[in-house]
Amino acid sequence: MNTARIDLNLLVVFEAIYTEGSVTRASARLNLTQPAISHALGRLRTLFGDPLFTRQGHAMVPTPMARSIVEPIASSLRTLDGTLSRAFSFDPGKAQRILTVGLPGGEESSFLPPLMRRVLEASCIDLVTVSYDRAQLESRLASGKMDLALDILLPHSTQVLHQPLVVEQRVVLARKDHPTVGPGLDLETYLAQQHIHVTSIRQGDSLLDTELSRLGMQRRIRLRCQDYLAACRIVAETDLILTMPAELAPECLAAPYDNQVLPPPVGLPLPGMELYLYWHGSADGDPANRWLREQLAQVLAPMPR
DNA sequence: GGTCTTCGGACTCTAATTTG
DNA sequence: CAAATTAGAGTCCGAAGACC
Repeated sequence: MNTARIDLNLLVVFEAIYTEGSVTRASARLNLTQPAISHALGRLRTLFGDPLFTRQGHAMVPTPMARSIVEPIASSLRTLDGTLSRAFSFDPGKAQRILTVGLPGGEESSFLPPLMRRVLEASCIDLVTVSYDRAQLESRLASGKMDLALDILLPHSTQVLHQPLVVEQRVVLARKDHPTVGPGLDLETYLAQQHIHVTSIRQGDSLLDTELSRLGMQRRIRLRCQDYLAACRIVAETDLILTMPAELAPECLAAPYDNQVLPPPVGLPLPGMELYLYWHGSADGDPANRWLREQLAQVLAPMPR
């Protein structure tokens, strides 16, 4: 028997006739006409090579064959019903899913701890964070290689949906006894320093450097690295300085590094670093994806920017 | 390879007929 | 007489062929 050719609705009809003991009552229960059920019964009889039900007065009495198959069929229908119910009513506490969040740079340490606390408390979802090339944002979301992405405003088609989350403020880190950098840091002194740039991307300017270049200025980047904590330690032990989002990796701003945390110099062209959450339109209705979007929005919303 | 049209099979319906 | 079955018509959908 080729199960791919079987109309599974026939099994629903079979179970309804068996339960109701009547073609007419089965039709009422399934919201179909009585002849439609009768025809379905005819196809069931052909399929099983057995009458399945014989009419005895006003009742349809199951044959031994029908009695032998009703329980496994009813059980299978209950299993299918349960599977579909779980698919349509997402319960984060029970759903076994792995969701992948794309991050362009070393941005994990700011929001990942509070996000993970929420995920662990309320769900069975496993998280994976990955870095990615911004040119591949759309293709990776479309292919399902990433479920969500967190990034600055990027060009994208209408297939990709986005939601603004937060606007980042910047601070400048320098070691406490730095020879030239201190309170009242001006733009000229800032540009004269040697800098660390934290990014997961091997090439390409940051938004700040792009903006500086547009205004005919530039800064000397001596180190590109991927980790804010490592950069923070290097700041503490060298004369390099670091410009970073204020609440990204808050441990960078605290002891034991004891670095100076300074406001950016007046005149430094800091483009609005508004962070956006991206996801593909095909995942918009996915309850697990929606749930994680809500958690991310709630985690990032209270951050003082 | 993609789109459009045609054809045939399967399904459901109403109405009529048959059965117990 | 109530319920099941049959007959015929309409509709839907997938397969196949034509066309670009």
